[in-house]
Amino acid sequence: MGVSRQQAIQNRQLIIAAAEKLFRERGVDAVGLTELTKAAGFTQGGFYNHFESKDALVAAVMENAMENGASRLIEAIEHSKTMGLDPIKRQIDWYLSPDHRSNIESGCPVSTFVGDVRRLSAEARKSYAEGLAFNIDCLAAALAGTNKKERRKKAISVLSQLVGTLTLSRAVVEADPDLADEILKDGRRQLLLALAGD
Amino acid sequence: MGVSRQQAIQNRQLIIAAAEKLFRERGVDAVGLTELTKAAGFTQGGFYNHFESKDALVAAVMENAMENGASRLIEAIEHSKTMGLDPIKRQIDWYLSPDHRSNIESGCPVSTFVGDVRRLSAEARKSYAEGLAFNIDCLAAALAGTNKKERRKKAISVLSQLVGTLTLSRAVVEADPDLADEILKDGRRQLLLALAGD
DNA sequence: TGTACATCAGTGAACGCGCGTTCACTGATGTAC
DNA sequence: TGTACATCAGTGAACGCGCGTTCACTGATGTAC
Repeated sequence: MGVSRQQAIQNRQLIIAAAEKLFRERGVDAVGLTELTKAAGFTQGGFYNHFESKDALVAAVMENAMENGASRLIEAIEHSKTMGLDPIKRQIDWYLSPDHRSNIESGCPVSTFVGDVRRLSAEARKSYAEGLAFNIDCLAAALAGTNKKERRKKAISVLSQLVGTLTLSRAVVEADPDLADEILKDGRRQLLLALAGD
Repeated sequence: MGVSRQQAIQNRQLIIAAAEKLFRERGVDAVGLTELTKAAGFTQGGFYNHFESKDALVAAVMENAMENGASRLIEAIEHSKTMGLDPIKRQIDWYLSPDHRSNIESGCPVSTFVGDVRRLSAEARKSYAEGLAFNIDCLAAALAGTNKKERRKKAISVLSQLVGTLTLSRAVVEADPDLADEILKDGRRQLLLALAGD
């Protein structure tokens, strides 16, 4: 009680960060505001000083998650380029790794929220769609080839395969770990083959 | 009040069917037992004559959905074969169609539940994993080529691309219909190209 | 610069509501003789 | 075959609980003079 304006803005971010982590792992509906604000270090009453409703928080979380995801993608591509490596191949290796599969908490939001976003508010859906469009643009720019339209088509199908492979592998990793690993490896192989075949 | 054993078994199936539809569209957590049993034509009190808990219903729904999905896949493949058409190409055309995209109610359960299953009970996850394994076997059997291992790898990567393309397209179809259509078309093109390139 | 007051982030209790689940009851179905 | 009784699917009210949200209050921060 009695907190500077600057601290309040930081606290808002703490709530968003705590919510993002919980929403990713358990889903929006399964996480209550009491638990969520407690995880951020507060009591539930103060929540409405920062957000108009739970829906407004969900929208803020989605926007934040997609923006951070985009930033991380840009950084990864830049990093690969400065090291003289193929950014797409490196992205595939990371995306379809067991590490990324188990990192739901802070992995790529495009995959983590792909099944949820359809049931969220229009505002959250908009943030997701904009984030996805940005991811496609980034991948297209990083792909080899001079034909811009072809690069875009390639970027879309590469991202679709990345998302499909990762989400399928995650879906069965506990019930059938061998199948989950097989999916991850075959998806990776297929993508690298398709990339080499151009 | 006074219902034959046979009728009771049918009623159980009515509850499962109503639940599957609602769970697909809105998610398990967002649908209560009162609404669900009412949709099936009953009051909530009788629910526990059929299921031990909501979790048990979810498991039954997942098992039922995956089994029906498998049956439909087999039928579709058989149908294509008797008509002398490539079953994989036809599957791709149907799977990545706007019709299937909008048919969440009874479309392929592998895609519809891929994002949810991770957060469901171990029993539901098991049904999903078994259903997925069966789908892969079916696709592998329907693929061209004599090398069994290669057919399986191909089946896995084709299914991953189908699921990734459809779920991404569904995720943005309301916020950005043009992007959703683009994803569907590019995924389809890429899959048919990859198939032709073998 | 110092003082008095307004602002507002955060607290914690409370609100109505719908959740999953339980239970006493009903009455046609199914069974025993 | 007909009668008496047991079974159990379905009803509808009720249970405790946690949900999202509201509210009176606190007290350091920020502002006005």
